[in-house]
Amino acid sequence: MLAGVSTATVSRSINEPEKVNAEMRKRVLDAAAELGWIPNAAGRALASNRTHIVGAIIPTLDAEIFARQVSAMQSVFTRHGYTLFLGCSNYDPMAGYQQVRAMLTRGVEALAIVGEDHPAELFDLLKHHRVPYVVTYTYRLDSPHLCIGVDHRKAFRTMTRRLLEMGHRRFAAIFQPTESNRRVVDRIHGVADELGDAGLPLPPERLTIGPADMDRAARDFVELMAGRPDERPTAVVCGNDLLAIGALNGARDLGLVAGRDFSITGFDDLALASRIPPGLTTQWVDNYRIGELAAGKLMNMIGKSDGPFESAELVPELRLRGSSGPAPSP
Amino acid sequence: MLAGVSTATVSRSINEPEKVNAEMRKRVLDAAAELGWIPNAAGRALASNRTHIVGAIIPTLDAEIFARQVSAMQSVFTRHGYTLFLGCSNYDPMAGYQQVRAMLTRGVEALAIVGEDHPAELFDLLKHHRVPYVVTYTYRLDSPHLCIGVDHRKAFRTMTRRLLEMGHRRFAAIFQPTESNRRVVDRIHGVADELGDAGLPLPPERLTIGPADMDRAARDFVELMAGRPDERPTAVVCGNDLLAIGALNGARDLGLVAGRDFSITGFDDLALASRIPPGLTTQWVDNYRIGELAAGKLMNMIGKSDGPFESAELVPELRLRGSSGPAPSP
DNA sequence: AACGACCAAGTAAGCGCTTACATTACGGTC
DNA sequence: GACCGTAATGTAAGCGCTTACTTGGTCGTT
Repeated sequence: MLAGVSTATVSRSINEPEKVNAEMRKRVLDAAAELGWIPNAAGRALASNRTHIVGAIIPTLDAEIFARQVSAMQSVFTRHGYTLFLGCSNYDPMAGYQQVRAMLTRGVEALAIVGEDHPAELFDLLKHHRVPYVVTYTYRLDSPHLCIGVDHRKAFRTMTRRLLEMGHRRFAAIFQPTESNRRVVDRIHGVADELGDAGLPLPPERLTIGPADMDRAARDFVELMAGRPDERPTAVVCGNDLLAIGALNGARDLGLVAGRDFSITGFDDLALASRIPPGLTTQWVDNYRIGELAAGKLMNMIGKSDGPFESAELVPELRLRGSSGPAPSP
Repeated sequence: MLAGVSTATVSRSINEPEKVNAEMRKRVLDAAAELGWIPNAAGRALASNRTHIVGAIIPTLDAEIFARQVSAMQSVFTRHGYTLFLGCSNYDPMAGYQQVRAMLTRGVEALAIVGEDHPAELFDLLKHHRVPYVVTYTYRLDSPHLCIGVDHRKAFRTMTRRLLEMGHRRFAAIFQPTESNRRVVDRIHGVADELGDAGLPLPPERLTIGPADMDRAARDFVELMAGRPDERPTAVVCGNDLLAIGALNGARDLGLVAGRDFSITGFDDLALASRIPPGLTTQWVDNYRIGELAAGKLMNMIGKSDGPFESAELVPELRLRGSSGPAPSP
């Protein structure tokens, strides 16, 4: 080496600076800078059996909720000297599995994955390779995994209850696809359960499921609202804000005013939700916090195979806005 | 090994299947599956001097335009057997530099980076380590880098010209911060240049710059529109859709109708742009294509140090909607 | 002055792969 | 049947680090 030292000293200067003479260390660092030398992570990983990589698997980057979780994790990991490896499953269970394999190949030391709806082999793989992981965004009491997230069923029960308390009796719902997305299933169950407890049905023709796309929500809304005013739904629960905003567009075309003629609710509290008139009633989830908690937990889990590590439930914040109001009198 | 073969054969079964007996190969793969063995990328990287990793650096995940580029790149890279390493600079030049260092440590074979506004050392580092890279989103003829993106100056000249053609003479502009973001500077210059060519000024008090946040845009809009109707601006060019939508909210509070009382334009064509009444005039950039082109180019560049490799200019698509119209008669 | 404790730096093995080269087996050619 | 070409597999070195162990120098103690 240019500094005339052994490789061991170089290694120590970087990894255990306290074990090396300050002046020596400076010489090494200067030489490294002069040569433009950058350590090779592969060599390091091989020798130390530590990669300082952690993985995260999310459905898609096109959703601000997941992007926020990723941002949060990245900042925590960076602070701990870890690098984030990101994979998107695009809601395809096999893609998720392949991503996990790829991550194991890369030697991730821990992994965060959105949701529980993944093939059992995926989790088996993680267990077999002793990679600690957490499931994010979802929280279920009887989940076999360590969860950091929201009880979606409960959240939608709460929302439905509020609408019931406002006097609504005829409900409809507009939801996104349920495949490989138990959260959506849970949300629908939440609505149905709460209505059931109130002795009200949610007839199949009042529940539409389709692409999470504003135009489709608008069309479905128009269809749901066909019929005599004293028979059509007065409350429409949507699977997320995007659908609710789409439905509001449909309402505009119909000349119906949200909050007066009918009530509508979303989920997520996107930036728009509060800005679109008359303001969308929705639930906000602190996804940044989820990311922070998940990353923090993973950092704790690395190395310490014991535990116990506990799931964390985040309760969404109900944000009542103009789009919901008392049921119109008949 | 369980299959009773040498490590060389295992390696060949995976990397050069044609060089190995089909039956042998099957035995190896079966044994690997049974043992739950997964190759170790660090060992492979060290031995072969190939990591099959490429990096991408974007300002933030919170913007759908970058998220889209990343999605596209990821799908191209995956198809080629490469893995994407993502870094976010949060518009902080030094963070970007650190990310690049981290990526070199990880052995990225190529790198995509959004924009040119990065410290010279960053690009020096890449050159010194012979890592091919492309700059995305931005395109400038006299850029020293390989660019795949948009000429932002030209785009905003075009937009401004359309407004001039519609008869507008009093302009205002609402923009996001210009620090470490030459694209914004270019956009502002585009507006100013075109107005200059038409003999019109863009006085400093008619140009507001601040956080890219809807509420602030709304406030700025209200302020810009203070004054007598025959003196206030009739056309407001916004730095992006978010600001334009914010400004539209401000207009609503003022009782002004976009497209009739004034014209307003954005940039990006976010999902909302077409859905918010009366529809936002804006420019759409095919960011997915940018990602695909960038990734494709990088895949070509790896290994082939020669070239020549050419920049690619993507021309945004002007989307005229209800928010712009002829200048109101005085 | 001799000894041991201690700190700083060097030595060398080995992490899990790839790959150049060596070996073996087999079939075709004259 | 001796020879050679070819295909399939094995052998072993070495990629750039980390780390247990070794060495050597410096003090403080008796």
